[in-house]
Amino acid sequence: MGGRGSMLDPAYIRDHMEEVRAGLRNRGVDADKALEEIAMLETARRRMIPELEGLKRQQNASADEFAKAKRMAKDTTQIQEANRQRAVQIKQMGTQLDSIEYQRMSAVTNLPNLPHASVPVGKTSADNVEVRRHGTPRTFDFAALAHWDLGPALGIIDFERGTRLAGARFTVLSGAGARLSRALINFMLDLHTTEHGYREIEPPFLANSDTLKGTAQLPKFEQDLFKIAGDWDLYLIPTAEVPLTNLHRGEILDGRELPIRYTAYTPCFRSEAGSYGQDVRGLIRQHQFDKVELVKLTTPEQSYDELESLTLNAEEVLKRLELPYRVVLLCTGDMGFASAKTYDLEVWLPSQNTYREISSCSNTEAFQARRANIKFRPAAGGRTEFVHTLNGSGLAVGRTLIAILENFQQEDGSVVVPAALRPYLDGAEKITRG
RNA sequence: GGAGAGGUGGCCGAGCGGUUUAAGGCGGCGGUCUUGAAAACCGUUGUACCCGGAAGGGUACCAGGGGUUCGAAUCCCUUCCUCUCCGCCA
Repeated sequence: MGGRGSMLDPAYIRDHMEEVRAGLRNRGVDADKALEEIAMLETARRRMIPELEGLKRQQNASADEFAKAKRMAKDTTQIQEANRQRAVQIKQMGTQLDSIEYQRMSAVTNLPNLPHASVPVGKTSADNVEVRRHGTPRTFDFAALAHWDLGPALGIIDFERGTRLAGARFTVLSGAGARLSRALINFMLDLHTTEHGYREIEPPFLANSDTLKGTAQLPKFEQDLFKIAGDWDLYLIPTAEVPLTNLHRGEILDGRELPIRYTAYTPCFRSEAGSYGQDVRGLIRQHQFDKVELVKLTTPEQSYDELESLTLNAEEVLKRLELPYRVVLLCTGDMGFASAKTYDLEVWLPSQNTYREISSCSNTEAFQARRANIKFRPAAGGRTEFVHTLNGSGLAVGRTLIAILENFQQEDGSVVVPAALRPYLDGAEKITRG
C-alpha cells in the first residue's frame, strides 16, 4: 500500500479491495458498504459501455448510409426510422450510464486517502510519533505571560477591537505587532524563494468550487469554508494550498519540469465550525490568519523524498528564528482527509507549557491530482500519469508571531527580536511598549 | 451597469448541416541530404474511456450544459470566459 500512486482510482479499488478496506479501517473509516457499491457500479459501468458504444457505431455508419442513399435519390424512410429508434435507445442508455458514473464518482469522492505504509496506525493525536526535536525550551526566572496578556500589554495585539470590527476570532495587530507580522512574511518568503528554490506566487484569495474540489475541500467540508453571499460561486480560501495546487489543474506537465515548487503568502479564512470551546483565547485559532504556504508537484517516485525536504524547509524557519520545536509523524487516525502521510511541526509555547502545531506537511500522492486532473508526461516517454502533490505551512504567521512573543519575552515586558528577523525590522533588537 | 464582437488541436488559422478520418501553416518528433549545422524535402503528431494477450479496433471530445435533426464544429437555447467602446473605479 501507499506509494503506488493509483490510490482511490475506482478500478484500483475494485481490483485491490482488501488492501483499500484495510487502509481505510486504519484511518477509522468503515467503508465496507461504500467499497462494495463502488465495485458494483464499476462492474455495471463496464458492462454498459461496450453495448452503448456499439449502438453509437451503428448509428454513425447508418448516418453515412443515409447520406449516400439520399445522394443516389433512393428511398431513405427505412433507414430514417431505424435511426430514429436507435437514437432514442442511445439517449436512454446514456442517461443510465451518466447516473452510474455520477454515483460511482460521488462514492469515491467521499473516501479519504489511504495512509502510506510508514504511517503509524492509531486513533488520536496520542498515537502520533515524535520524530525529532530541535532547541531547548527556555526556563523563565519570572512569571512568563501568555501572548494574550503580553500582546495587549505591549499595545501590539488588540482583541477587543478585532471583535468590534468583525466578531469573535478576529484580531487587530497594531504598530510593532503589524510590523512584526509583515516582517515574518517577508522573512519566510525570502528564505523559501532564494534558498529553497520555490517560485513565489500571489494568487486570488477567493476560489471557485471547481478549485475547492481539486484539493478536496469540497464537497465534504463546505461547512469549514466562508462562502461569498449572492450569486457567486466563490469561497474565501482556507489555505494557499488551494490556489497553488490548482494552478495546473487540467494540465499535462512536462516530466522534465518536475518537481515544481511554489510558495505564497496569503491570508486564510476558516469558519472553524464545530471548534467552539477550543482555543478561545488568543491568536491560536482565528477565522482569519496569515500563512506562507509551500506546495510541490512531483513524480510519484520522488514524492516521499520531496516530503522530507519540504518538511526541512519549513523547519528551517523555526531554526533561524531560534524557536524550540519538534516534528511529529501523524498516525492514521489523526491525518487530514487528503493526506497519505503528514508531519506536523510543533513549536514550544511557554504559556501552554507544551508544543503546539505551527505547520503541517503532507504528501497527498495522487489524491488531489486525480481530482484536479494534473498529469505529467514522463521524461523517459510513455503514458501520462498523475503527479503527486505536497503541501506544508512554511509557516503559520500568527502562531509564529505568538511563539516569538512568548519565547523571547523579558521580565520587563519587552520582547527580544530574533537576530534573523532584525533586518526586516530596521535592525530593531527589541519590541517595547510604545 | 449599457452596446457590440468572439471562443476550433501545443500555437496560429480555415470550416457555418452529410467524402472533414477537423484544410493549411507554425512548433515538436523521426528520417533523407551534409564533415557538422542550417535550409530543403519526406514521414509523423492530442486526451479520455471501452474491447483485446498483443497487433489492433471502437466511442467521445471544436469553451461548458441542454435542444433541433436520420445526421451538428456548423442551426437554436443557456451558462461561463475573452476582447472592443461607453459608464464607474484602486
